[in-house]
Amino acid sequence: MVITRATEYAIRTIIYLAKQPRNEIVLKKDICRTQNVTPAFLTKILQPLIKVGIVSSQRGVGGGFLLAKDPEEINLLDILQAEEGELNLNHCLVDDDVCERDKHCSAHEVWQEAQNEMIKVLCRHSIADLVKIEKVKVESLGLG
Amino acid sequence: MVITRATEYAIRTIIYLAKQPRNEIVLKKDICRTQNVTPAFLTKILQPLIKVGIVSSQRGVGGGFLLAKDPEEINLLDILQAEEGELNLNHCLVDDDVCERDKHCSAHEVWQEAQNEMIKVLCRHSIADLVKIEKVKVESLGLG
DNA sequence: TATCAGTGGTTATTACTCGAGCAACGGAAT
DNA sequence: ATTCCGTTGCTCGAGTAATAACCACTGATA
Repeated sequence: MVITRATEYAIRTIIYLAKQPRNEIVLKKDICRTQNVTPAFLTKILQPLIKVGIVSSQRGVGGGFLLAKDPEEINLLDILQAEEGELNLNHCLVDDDVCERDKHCSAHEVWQEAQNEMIKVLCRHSIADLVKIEKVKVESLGLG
Repeated sequence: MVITRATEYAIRTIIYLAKQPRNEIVLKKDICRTQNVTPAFLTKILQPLIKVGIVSSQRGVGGGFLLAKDPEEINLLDILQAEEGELNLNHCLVDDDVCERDKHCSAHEVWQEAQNEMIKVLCRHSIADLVKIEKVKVESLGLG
């Protein structure tokens, strides 16, 4: 299992924020209520997203959270790496010096290739895309 | 980090076995010495491979391990899944009922796509391929 | 301007699970 | 009896998931 709960909640949260009118500040408790996360945990999850500039926050009365970037400019890899750090299939991919077997280990290249393919997919889909897909899904549910 | 040490040692071991003359029985301690694994840990690692029929074993004097399948017929996904169980990027991919959000969760499809791409790569390379690649690597090291 | 309620920010702690490895004993083959 | 592998259970450490206590900022208002 690669994706943690934190990453999953983070993605839900960002999609939720992306659905709000642009520049509208959203309360933490509203995110919690709609996305089924506890406030304490959501606090922890949002901090890395703020650090990398995906979300911005406003303290004090009337404060809350909002997207700091255009949904077109955010992809799933950005969020995953903000929450979990660099994505690495195997420790020998962390950097070229970690594994002294690199020189003759043939599996190394396969891990690298698999990781690259995975990253390509995660980069290909922006949050804006996902919001569109959700709208279509919700509509088709309404019809069915 | 998706790949565990057990999987990595398992792959090393299988490549080692594949390099031996066909049907030659190899002692556990020879595997340990050449692949830098402790006997106790290797014991644990080999059992799942035996269970799924990749490796077979022989007890008693003159016993040991050998490949039960043609190296052409073994790929990295086989080994990985023998050691770690079904590969799943996220818990919502385990089966369609786990995540009650499936119906409207757009990320689900991205995880599925990323996982499929990864699996494709892991299936594409047989142990026989890896052995060939290692030979080439070793030769080029000898020249350098 | 002092203050207070409403907000997010930071840090520490807990419980739990899983990866990694070890060791002791059991069972089969010769 | 000896030489092998097989099974089981254990420990230790790291990482996930979540909680809680306390801190810092903002803005309204007394």
